Amino acid sequence: MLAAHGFGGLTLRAVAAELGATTGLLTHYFPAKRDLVAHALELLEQRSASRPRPAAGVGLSGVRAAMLGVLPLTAEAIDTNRIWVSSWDVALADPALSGDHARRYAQSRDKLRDLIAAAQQLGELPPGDPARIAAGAQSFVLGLVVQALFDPTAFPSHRQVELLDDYLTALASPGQVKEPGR
Amino acid sequence: MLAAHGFGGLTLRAVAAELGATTGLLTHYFPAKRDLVAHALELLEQRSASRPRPAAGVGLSGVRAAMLGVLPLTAEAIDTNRIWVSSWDVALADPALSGDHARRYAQSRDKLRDLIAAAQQLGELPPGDPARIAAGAQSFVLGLVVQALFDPTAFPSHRQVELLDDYLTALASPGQVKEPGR
DNA sequence: ACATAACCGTAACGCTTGTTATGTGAATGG
DNA sequence: CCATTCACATAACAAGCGTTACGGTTATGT
Repeated sequence: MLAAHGFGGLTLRAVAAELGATTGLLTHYFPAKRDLVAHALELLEQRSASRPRPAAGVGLSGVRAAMLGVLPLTAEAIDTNRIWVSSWDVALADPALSGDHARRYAQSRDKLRDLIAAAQQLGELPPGDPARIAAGAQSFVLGLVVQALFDPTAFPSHRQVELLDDYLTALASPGQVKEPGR
Repeated sequence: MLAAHGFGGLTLRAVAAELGATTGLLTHYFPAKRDLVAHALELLEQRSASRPRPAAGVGLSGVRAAMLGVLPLTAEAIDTNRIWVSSWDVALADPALSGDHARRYAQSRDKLRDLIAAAQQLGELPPGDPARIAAGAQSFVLGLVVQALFDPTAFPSHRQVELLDDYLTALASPGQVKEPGR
């Protein structure tokens, strides 16, 4: 329901109806709607975190698995990502929620950074600041999610995987480390 | 005002007040709110398109300029991107608006594709399907926008440019063209 | 067992929303 | 020069919103 109507069309009554309760229950646990939204995001976060990781592995394949785990490749992942993208509207309008999101993505980058560092030690990725590489990789995945959600025809599952592998291939090939021409 | 409250907090009266008119004017020109929103997005699109391009240039620097033009590097670009990201919520909930977005991003990819193809002919980029490379590049930029909006501290202007140059450097270095190990 | 608090449904409140109806002055055109 | 349409303000409308008040039930502690 959140996946279909987004956070913009979220009402207390709709939430209450969906879980077979009333607005009285909601206001009892959440003083205001903002708190309900914040809770929904936390819930979504931990649901995303406990997604069935597709055999993580180590090294570059671990990085690949982590990035694959984000993409909207399944119906469930599509719903989750729709809710996630939808939340950016309400989050941008509320500094507190915005800060939560910043923290979440920073944490996600850190996990990716560790995986990248591990891949570097295995020699599967060229040297370079792993945090910086992680920031780039997460940008890529996030943007791919957005495009895939809006244009599922142009970005079917195999295309998304294809593009991800393109990216990883480019990452793995050692480019010159120094400043490119401006 | 849209930049601050997003599309979720958009009301006819607020729009009317902002341009010194009343709801009567709005309903006269737009049968329903959906049409007002659609018009706002078209307006934003052509405003983004006619942004002062920073000396486009040809080849790889043209690609770089096009991608730089999207990033939230200035206060104005931050506002524009906030509105843009905010629109994703209402767009995902409305198939018609969703289709408009898909078309917009497809068009943007096409422009990028042409620039990339030109860079390839100059030998500044290795061969490979330019449309595919463009899809990857736009994913990267889009995701970088999102992260920069939520965490401006971690993604100041110079960091964004840095990351973009990292990406372009990786693009420019010829990786093996064939399938990477899965 | 009894007082107290937690739990939660019911219903109302005030407000804002998108939309519609109506009025009025300006423009238009035959 | 008058009839008609256009452009827009004003105002009202019903619906839906988040929030609050209150009542009854259930649990909890003493």
